[in-house]
Amino acid sequence: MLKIYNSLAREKQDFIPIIAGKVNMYVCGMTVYDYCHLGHARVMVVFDMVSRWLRASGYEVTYVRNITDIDDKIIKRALENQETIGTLTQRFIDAMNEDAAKLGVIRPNLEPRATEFVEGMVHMISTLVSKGFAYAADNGDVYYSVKSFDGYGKLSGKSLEDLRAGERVDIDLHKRDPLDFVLWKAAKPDEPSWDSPWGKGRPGWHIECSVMGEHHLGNHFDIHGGGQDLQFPHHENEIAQSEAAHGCTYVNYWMHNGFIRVINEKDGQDEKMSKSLGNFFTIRDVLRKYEAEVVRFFILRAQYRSPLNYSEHHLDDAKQALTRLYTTLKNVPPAAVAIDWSAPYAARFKAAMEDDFNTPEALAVLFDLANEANKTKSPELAGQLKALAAIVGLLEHDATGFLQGRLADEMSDANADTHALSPADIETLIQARLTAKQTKNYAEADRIRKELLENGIILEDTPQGTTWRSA
RNA sequence: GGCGCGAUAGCAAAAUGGUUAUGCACCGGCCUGCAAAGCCGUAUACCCCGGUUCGAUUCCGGGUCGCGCCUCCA
Repeated sequence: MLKIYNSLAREKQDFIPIIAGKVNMYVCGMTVYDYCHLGHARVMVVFDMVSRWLRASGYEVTYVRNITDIDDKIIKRALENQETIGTLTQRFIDAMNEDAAKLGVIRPNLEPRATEFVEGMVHMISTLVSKGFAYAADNGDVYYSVKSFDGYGKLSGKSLEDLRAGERVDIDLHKRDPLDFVLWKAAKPDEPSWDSPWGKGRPGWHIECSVMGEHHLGNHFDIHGGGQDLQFPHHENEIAQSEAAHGCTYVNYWMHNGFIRVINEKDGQDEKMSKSLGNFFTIRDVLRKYEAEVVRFFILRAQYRSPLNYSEHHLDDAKQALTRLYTTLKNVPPAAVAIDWSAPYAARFKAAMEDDFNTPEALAVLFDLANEANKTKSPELAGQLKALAAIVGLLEHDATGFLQGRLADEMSDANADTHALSPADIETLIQARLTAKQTKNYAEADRIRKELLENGIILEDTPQGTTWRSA
């Protein structure tokens, strides 16, 4: 039985879908005005892993991940760049899809864009106004009245009094309550706008997810995910909007992934990677130096709710670990096997995944399996390793290709082959060394091996001949 | 100020009321012409103080430190 840590209940709960055998899942995606950073990579990889596991468990999954293609920052950036909002957002949507593909992220079933659902948003806002949960202010904005919704604060564990006591609530004369949030923003001159009963304007941020979720998954669905920073206010506001509009529970299980953190140069302490702190690394930055699967492995080796510290040292470490797994697949060619969930390793893997997606534990099972496969030289066990890893989107590449660093096109943004030596050059040197070895000219053989090592090539002599890999 | 999360060996990271996590790094051995890879083995932990218990890293209380949310953020 799958258990999921539900942010709403603050505990792990048995996962029971609304419709047997079917899972409807919505994840808050990106606001597309810049390249995705590692934090975005974590959301994409984590929920990709979740959807893969649900499917492997036999569920029919509808996975929706939205794209926010209209908001203040997008408008500002387009203006700065002197380009249209449409070209700006399309450019970064394309970039996001490229990054995601390299990370082994399967496309969600649906990727709705906010601008395609403005009509639905106007409709939901009208419903909220007519039910008394929202009001139009005299400046043309429409606000949600938080105190009209009894459950406000249930997701984030905050009470209205606590929030009012907070130091950072800004005063807005148009709001009846400082905590009220905007559903509809009156258009300023030269801003993109849509018609509405309240005049020309554009939607607030929170309403888009309520509407797109409803449109694709219904008024009540199973799982809603996103980064921890969205728990409040974004997800809290979504609940307020949707439950007030529909009069029923919005989402059963709320999942929030932890942050990527980086060391702050000033004080040496870890802090959240974020756009506002300006301390982020884009996925592209990282892929110039590391294969995407290393990044995926790095993300999955931590439990999704834990903070994850980013550093090159940690990625180097992840690369070594992944190399061990691929080395096993190289040394023990895997047989094509179907997973038998009652087999010992598969059963342990499954138990780990069912415990709130405990990927560190699941990966530990893969290493135990690799050890056993190395020991027994069993293609069957190597096949199990490959099959289980594939469920979390790992070890899906050619082992030799990975080990030789020849997956540049599909795995990284590095400029093709970084080796000074071509595979043909390497092969020639390997043959020269072999000849030297046969004449017991070990000094020459070792010289050649050293020359290769200086070019980042490590040799491995096996009973089947000499193979090489990238250092 | 309010609310919440965390502290595990050199690094990273899980589980667990008593029995090897796992990976990287390290040390010894096997294998190898020597290496590499692989295998075998050793070593290194559970923030501090109390409590519960036959027994706590694991449960409870307090403390210290770190992190996050309360404002746009994955």
